[in-house]
Amino acid sequence: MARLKTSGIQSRKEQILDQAAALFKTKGFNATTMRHLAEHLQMEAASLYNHISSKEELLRDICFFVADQFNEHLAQIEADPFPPAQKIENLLRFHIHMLITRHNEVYVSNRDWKHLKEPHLSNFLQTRRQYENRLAAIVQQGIELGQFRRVHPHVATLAMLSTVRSIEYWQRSKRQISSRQVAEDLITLILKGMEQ
Amino acid sequence: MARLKTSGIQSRKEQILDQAAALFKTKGFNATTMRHLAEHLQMEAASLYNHISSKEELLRDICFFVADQFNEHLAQIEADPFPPAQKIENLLRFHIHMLITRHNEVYVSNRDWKHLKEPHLSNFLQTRRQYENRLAAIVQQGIELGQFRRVHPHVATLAMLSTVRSIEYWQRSKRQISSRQVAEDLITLILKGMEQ
DNA sequence: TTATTCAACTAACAACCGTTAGTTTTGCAA
DNA sequence: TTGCAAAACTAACGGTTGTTAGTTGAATAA
Repeated sequence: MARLKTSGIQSRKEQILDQAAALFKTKGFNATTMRHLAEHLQMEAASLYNHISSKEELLRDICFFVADQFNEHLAQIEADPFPPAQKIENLLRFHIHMLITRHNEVYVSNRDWKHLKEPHLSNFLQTRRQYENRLAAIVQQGIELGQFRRVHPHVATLAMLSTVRSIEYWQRSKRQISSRQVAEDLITLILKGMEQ
Repeated sequence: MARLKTSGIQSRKEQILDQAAALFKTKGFNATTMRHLAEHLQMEAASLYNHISSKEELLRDICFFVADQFNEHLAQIEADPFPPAQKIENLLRFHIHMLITRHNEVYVSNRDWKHLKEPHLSNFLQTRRQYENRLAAIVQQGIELGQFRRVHPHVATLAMLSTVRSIEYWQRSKRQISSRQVAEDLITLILKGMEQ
């Protein structure tokens, strides 16, 4: 399973994946046609199949690339000896970093995962559920230590993830404010909301 | 333009709109076919066109029904003499109420508005931008009165709207917690994050 | 040189799409 | 009972979809 590289020379498949992510984001998975994708790569639709096996494979690669990135980073955070609040902040910063640097992929992964086919769909959902549970466990820890407000850990978890996603809507609006400032404001709002 | 009713006997068109909202939500606008929609209503696809003029009209009715509801309620809040924090809380409660009682419509409106055709697309976007600006003005007021933290009003606005949307993800899970408790926790997290 | 692989091409298929035209059924008002 | 309009039906059209088959030229390895 090819991975999306961030640097170096791109293989043809990586170019296709990049362009697919961009088109899926702006038009949606179903509304993006193989002919349209091919046109953007200056080739014929049929030629795409020399590099990929199906349209869904493109979506699958995008979704699981994003999922893998988040999972790897969470594992690293869990291994750290920091207090819950610092773990959460670290994680939020990584989410924001991903939303900015791999904007297309994260956006598509968040919205179009429904179009994955089995067994990949169940796989994806299970992975995400696990991710949310592990995050909620950190929140729970913070509550037990008296550092976080007494709210339902899963509510707080989904609320945090939802909040950082507001960057998606921000990207499209006028840039009179730096993405760094947006990030700092978001983290402030979330952490102050959490802290006891 | 027919409105979506919440009570009483439904006209055939209202039944169609309800079913369309449900299917759009679970499968997405493009992935929902007229034949599939008709099947759920126990009729033929062509028969739908005795009640509607196009597939897009269904999406349009859903999106603008939601937009109108929010706009009407915001106008009412603006006319009230309450302090900003109370206005915000009132508004959050209405968003949550809509997300619970008109779940399908709000979900579809949030995700599938991109598939509206001109001039309705521009119309929808302008309406939403205005809504966000009016909400940001209330936040700005709270900051100037020293009641809210000094963050960018638009960041705070989009963050709040994003946070209440986490209810969408909540609905699909099978956790044993009342929607009322979820609502209270969300409002706490948001307001405590905002308050100075 | 020759053989092989890679990646592009053209052409087309079978399925499905939203929608239209024309017809038949149904239920109510007269 | 008759007349009429609403709302269902059947059949089909033109277009688009993802994908396959078979071919061709260029690059690479022997």
